[in-house]
Amino acid sequence: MAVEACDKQKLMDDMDDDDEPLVFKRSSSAAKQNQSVSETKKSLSQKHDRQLGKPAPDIRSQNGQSTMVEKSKMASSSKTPPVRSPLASPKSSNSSAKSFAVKSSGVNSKPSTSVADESNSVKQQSRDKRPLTEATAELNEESEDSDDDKPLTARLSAGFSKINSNHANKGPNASILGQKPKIPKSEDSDDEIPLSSKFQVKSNAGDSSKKSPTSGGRKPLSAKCDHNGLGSPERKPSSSTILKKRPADGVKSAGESHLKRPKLSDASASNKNKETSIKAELKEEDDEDHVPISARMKKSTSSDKKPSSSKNITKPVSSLSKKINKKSKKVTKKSEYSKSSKVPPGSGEGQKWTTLVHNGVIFPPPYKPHGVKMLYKGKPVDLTPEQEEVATMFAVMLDTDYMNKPKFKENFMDDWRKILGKNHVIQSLEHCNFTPIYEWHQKEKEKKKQMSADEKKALKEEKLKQEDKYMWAIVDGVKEKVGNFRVEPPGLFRGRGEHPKMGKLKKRIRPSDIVINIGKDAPIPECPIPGESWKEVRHDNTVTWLAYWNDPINPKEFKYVFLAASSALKGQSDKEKYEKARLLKDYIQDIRATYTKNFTSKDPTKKQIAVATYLIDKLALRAGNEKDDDEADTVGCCTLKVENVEPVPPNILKFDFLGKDSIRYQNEVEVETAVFRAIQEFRRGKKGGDDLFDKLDTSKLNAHLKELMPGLTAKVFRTYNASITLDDMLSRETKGGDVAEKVVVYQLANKEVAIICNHQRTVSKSHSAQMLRLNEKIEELKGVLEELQTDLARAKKGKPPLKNADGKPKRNLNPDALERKIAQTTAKIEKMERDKETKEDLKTVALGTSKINYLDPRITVAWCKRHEVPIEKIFNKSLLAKFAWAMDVDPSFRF
DNA sequence: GAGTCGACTTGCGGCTAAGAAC
DNA sequence: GTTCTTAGCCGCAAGTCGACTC
Repeated sequence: MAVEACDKQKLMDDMDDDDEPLVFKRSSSAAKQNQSVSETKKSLSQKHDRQLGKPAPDIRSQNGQSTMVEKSKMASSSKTPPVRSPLASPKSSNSSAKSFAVKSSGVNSKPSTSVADESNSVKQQSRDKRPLTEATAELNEESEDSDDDKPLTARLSAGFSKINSNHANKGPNASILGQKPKIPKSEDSDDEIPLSSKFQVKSNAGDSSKKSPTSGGRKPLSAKCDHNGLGSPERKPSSSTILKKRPADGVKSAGESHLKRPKLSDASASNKNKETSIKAELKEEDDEDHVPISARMKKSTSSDKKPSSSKNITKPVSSLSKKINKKSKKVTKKSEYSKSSKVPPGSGEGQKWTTLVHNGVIFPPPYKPHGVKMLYKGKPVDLTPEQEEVATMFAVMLDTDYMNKPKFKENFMDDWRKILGKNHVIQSLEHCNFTPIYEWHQKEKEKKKQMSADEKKALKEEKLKQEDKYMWAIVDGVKEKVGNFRVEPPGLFRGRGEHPKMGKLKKRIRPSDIVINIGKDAPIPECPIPGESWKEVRHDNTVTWLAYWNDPINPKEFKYVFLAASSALKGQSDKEKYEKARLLKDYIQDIRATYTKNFTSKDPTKKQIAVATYLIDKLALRAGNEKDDDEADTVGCCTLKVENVEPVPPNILKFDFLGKDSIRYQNEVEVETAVFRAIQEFRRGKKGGDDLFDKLDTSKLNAHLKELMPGLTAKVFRTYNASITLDDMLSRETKGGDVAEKVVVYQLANKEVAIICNHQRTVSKSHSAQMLRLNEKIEELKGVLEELQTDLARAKKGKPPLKNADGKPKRNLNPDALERKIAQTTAKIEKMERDKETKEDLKTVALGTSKINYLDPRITVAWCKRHEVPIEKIFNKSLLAKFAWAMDVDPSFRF
């Protein structure tokens, strides 16, 4: 049981002393200890399993059995609450054997850096403080056989190939205001290839694979509703505790309303689907249900031939689901497309904490004027500190691409002019020369770089000392790391893509801008700036933020201070996310049958929903919310424009659009004929800029998805497809070998997911130079190889080797030695070729994003345990902390 | 039901320390 | 020992989606 924060001030004092969060390092004995402890205490994860309708295992997980786990040792701070039981992971069903193969030209075989011992420790996350009686509830996890022992069969084969190129938002090199040097941009055309284009979807006649035994007995997510401890009376906040929600911010003026796409009227408000299956019992041998997206892509058109599940997929709602969705059912009755089921989000609703103590936020230091004068029409200009500060913000960006963006400069000048005043000598940006300030800044940077290691260390320690008290919060008696406790410093807004507000001044945030959220009984954080005070102090335990302020660029939006990713609150919500995605596995068959059936629906809304869901499922597209005009012009599935999707007969769809972060998505996909025809129909009579899905928006789509599975939204498909792809690839491709080889398998799977999700990165500036160097080395080694082969031939004839390039005689080696050298050199060349290929292959692929956000960590942990790969080879220290809740997963876990 | 608000999650790029290569 | 390269942390922008209001 956690120690209640009875003496909060003392706890906060203690917080200053500790520099590490509560962690546990488990030794085998500790594991045993955990086990016994956990017999009396229900872990958070178990609770959540139950909330999710999944019984927790009644057999403890085999903690401490794997090498990885044995490494860990239990440790706890004397000043922090005692550790609680580790999380027992549910056993899970295996996905059925699916086949697909990915063509990949290379793999980044480099293992991640190992982490220090302390990084092996994982934070104790189980913080369940509920009564023992509740905790000991019998949990009957359905157990499904693992197919770990089964031979890995080759499954589908998916041919991925590059199509064509380019990154969207990579503008040409900026010309520099103030004659600053430019950073040349890579011209390498291949650099621009979006990941999504790197594979081509081909159709293939159906291979049939077995469907995994689905867990018919698994409770729907909605079961949480009944079990949600948070909603239980003892956890319910008192009326005084749950405070008013944030009032509508008055900042927004009427004039700020933006042109929006007209909302759609509900097309088919009929109730015929009110009984639409939550979980249909169609357990037909449909082969694609658990096939990872990449595998299915290969088979896309084959389903044309298949009866698209002509079964009646409308099933009665399970009683459990009915229980949950009392509220939503009303809505559902009215319309199958209206906002419906409000699935209780495990952590999304209700009380999040009982006690919360923290020290507020830390502000950036006040501006220190440097006095370096910029030039206007060639003459030095005097600026006030405030004016100079903004000029400096611009000057330090002279070597960025923003200098190529007129909008950036225009917005900057508009805001700077307000500070300069009407009559200031500076009237036009054109005549400004910021070079002196830029150079001063470069020198400062250089000075910092040149500091000795000791000086740097001292500086770091000083900073840490100042920040330490802000780094921690105590949530329900448990010390947790705070994520972003630093208030954003003033600067120029760096919007991505062609953001209409780029270059605008982000003003300095003051205490009077900040709303603090803290426990009712906790001491209110002292305002760190003398003479100033917080805007407001709240005690809202239904939210997880510790502080927020209005975004100075979009005052109607907010910047929040949250707990770090390693916190229990975040971990809990992470786990729920993955559990929801796992649940989709049980529904996916019916969902796919439903949308396939509706491809030809006469109801246009239904038809659009079907096609959109298909694209989201098949291509892992984002939902695509409406956007205001003062945001970058990017789209997702529901907001695709006619010009973004080009049908190429007989059944290819060419996608080309800017997605999140203005990252270009380019892909050519072979789709089912019915989808192809539907897209042609949706385009008919429309202009390029018109909405492809004119009868659809995200709320309508999500409302429909919720009718198919409780809590299902568009984004769940991304998580599901990413995780199931990883699980499947790891299971199929891991065939032994040493740790390094297994890590390569993991990276390959990770890369596949990154491609599916279109996670791109900018090609490093030195990429071409690196490639050039590698090529040179390879050529050099090839020359050496040739010489060695000549020498060998001569040696075999008893002749001495030829002289080397310098004309000097070489060592006279015997044929055996020469053969060994040849083998070594050949291996070296091969390795370099592989490295080169990998480097080229991954130059635009970002592996980290999917690992952090989309891949259920339990897949990774279980795989590591099964194959004796140290988890540190896959997860760095941060990920180990973030995924602490997943560390005790059973080795047989499958997504 | 549409529009907006609010609370989160997701995502990329910059900076920097650590490690590899020379 | 120095330079180069990269992993990882951090900042903050940009999404998603449920709740609320009118």
